[in-house]
Amino acid sequence: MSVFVRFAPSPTGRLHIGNIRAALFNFLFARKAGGRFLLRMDDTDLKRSTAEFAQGIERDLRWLGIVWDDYFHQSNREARYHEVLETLKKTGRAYPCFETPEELTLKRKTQLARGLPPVYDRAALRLSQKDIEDLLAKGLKPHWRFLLKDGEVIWDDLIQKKKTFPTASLSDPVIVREDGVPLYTFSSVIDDADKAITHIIRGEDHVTNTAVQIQLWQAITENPVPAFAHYPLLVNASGEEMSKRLGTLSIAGLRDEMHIEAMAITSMLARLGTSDPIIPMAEMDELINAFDLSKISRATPKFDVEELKSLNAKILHLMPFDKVQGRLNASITADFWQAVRPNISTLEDVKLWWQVTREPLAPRLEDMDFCKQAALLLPPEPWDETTWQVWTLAVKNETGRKGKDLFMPLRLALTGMDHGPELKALLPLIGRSRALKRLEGQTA
RNA sequence: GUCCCCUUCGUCUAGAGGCCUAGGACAUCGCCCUCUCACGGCGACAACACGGGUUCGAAUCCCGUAGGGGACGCCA
Repeated sequence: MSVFVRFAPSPTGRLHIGNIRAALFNFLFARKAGGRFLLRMDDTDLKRSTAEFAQGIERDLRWLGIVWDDYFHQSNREARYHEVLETLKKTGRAYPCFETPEELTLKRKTQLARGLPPVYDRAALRLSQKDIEDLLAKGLKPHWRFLLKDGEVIWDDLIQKKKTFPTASLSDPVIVREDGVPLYTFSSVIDDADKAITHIIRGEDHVTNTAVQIQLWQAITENPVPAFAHYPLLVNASGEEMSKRLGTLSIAGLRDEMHIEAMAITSMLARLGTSDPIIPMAEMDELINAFDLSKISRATPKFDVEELKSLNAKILHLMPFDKVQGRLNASITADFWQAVRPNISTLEDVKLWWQVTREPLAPRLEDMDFCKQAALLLPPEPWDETTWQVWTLAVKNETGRKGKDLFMPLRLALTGMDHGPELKALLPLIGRSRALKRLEGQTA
């Protein structure tokens, strides 16, 4: 059977470092296996879901190079979920409950206080048909729970190996809310079953869900349950959990505010916590080819945004001009890119060097007499890559200076900074008239 | 409180009883290259959480302790 995986975000926010990993792992897994990748919007909760968030998620995925073969919104499938609920009612696997959220919270607190696991006590199961009719007659609306079978749920996890889960420690899950909205566990399994999803790769926060969902799956269809893989969640560099928030680490934020390259994010997230080294990758294909669930460790990896920045710089240092040309100022040439590339950490830094060569700048004159002397020796145009050497040789002969004493005052005067790309490359880009003025201390 | 997962250099990891005086990558440091910074090349530093067992022999197996992450929702 051909591989079919899914990524099912809830459009109640933007994608971030934590949940994009689920998308990436599933995408890489599907591509490696020659299978398909489904994007499903889990938007049954219409109060919290918005079209804007859905569009934002799509945009972030495309930007990262994650493309889908199939797509749908759960909100279009309400009828199907209720159809399945009816089936489960008939088979006795779904039962109505009437406790209020407050009652349930109280029950849990009491259990916890007595050192017991906060598992639903199935009180609703003891309601007689007449009890139920009376409650309904009073105008109460039930929510529906799925009746778990006693025993152990067993599956062979692709990352955690053999898992055994006793259902005794699990509550019968609520599958449909009092207001008729189907809950995640329920709609998700129905969709996975209807679509014949073959592999579910998700964070280990879903392990208990898996135990429940396997039983649900078996109650809904005869088809074999999918294979499961649960990877460890990320923590941040100081060791605190971060999977479910950290707004600054949204994909949009990394892209629009921190100017991180898409391939830096995918290179890092595909490899962090695996036995493959985290190295700059230019193409998604490289990540696809090396991807293997068995390389994912079971320990929680630490995510450090500083590492992401440094990986971003490396990716830029290796990037050929034709790959970035479209994203740069149209006047920027291959020569300019080549000169500046090793000195940038984000693409945004290119602007800085563009300004240094093409826009007025206040020079730093720490040795005015020397600079003026050097200015007189500037060769006539046209200038090229050899001009720097010709000029500095002349300055050296005239003043007797050499090494840093010779070069640093010139760099400061010409660029206003003590570091940057080679002046050999920068000087022709600055041009003679501007260089002359800067050496004389004028803003030019 | 109960249940699940984890614990090897600063970080990500290799390691499934002798191949380990523990290997690699990134970071750090040093040298080389070099007008500077960066890039690149070469090299160095650096770890089996702790305590018991099993065994001729344990990073590897067992038990315990400590620590970290996760789950226990009419969220996803």
